[in-house]
Amino acid sequence: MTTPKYELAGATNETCPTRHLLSRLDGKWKILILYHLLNGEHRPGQLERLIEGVTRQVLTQQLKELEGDGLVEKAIFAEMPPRVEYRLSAFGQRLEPILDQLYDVGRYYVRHVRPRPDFTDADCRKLVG
Amino acid sequence: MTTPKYELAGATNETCPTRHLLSRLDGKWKILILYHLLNGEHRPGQLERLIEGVTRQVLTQQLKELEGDGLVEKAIFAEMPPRVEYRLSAFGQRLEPILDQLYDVGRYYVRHVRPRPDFTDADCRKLVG
DNA sequence: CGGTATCCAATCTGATACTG
DNA sequence: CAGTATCAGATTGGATACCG
Repeated sequence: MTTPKYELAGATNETCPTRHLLSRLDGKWKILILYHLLNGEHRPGQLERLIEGVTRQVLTQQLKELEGDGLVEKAIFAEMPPRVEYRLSAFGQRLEPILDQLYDVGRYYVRHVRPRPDFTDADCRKLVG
Repeated sequence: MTTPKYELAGATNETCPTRHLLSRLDGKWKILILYHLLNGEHRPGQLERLIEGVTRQVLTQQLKELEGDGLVEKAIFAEMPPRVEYRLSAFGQRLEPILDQLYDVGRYYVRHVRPRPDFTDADCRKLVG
């Protein structure tokens, strides 16, 4: 520890932007929700069918949290029957490069650091073409 | 949703590299620990003093988890009295760009998306000079 | 179809005291 | 100085049933 790169003198755990942002992504299904919304807007029923294992209650709750935190926007169309759609907010779209980087490093991790054969290329895969 | 960018067909929540990696950072003090170790190796007592609010028990536990997950390495020097040091592993060092990006976007978030005046520039600040 | 209420089990973290 | 054991409180997410 010669020349410190990070000034952490007043760093309390409660006022750390990194932790604060990560806490907004904390939730068992939020990452997967965001990946789906990166593909475009979705209706709740779609997400419930696409995300294997999630219950409606928790899906609703996590969407509401994402909306309240300004990562996701909800649109209600006054049709008959009414229609609901969720999409990424402008800020939510700013998360894409981070999610991509997390995915790349995460894949490296499960391959070379703590190998897990059950992780395949099909998992949360980003289309390259 | 015209041309999907992410192939999520087989995406179960359990085999998502992003979530897997993030789960390794999950822990109330791990981010702050990593920031400190980005500055160089530290002894447990140092970290306990630097990280305001952490108890020795939880600090020990989170360091052990970080070590078991391959993000941090522990060195025990057979001196008298014995000395313990923690430092980032090679993979842990690969997290630096992600932590930087998370910090930048997080700071934007607390400033412009969900403003929080209690977050100041002093928090987890990266030295620019 | 979309959202909610209630109950419950698992997990995480803080407090405290103890070991080497 | 470094690490551990035990207990209690809070939070999280799952199961189920119900409302508009």
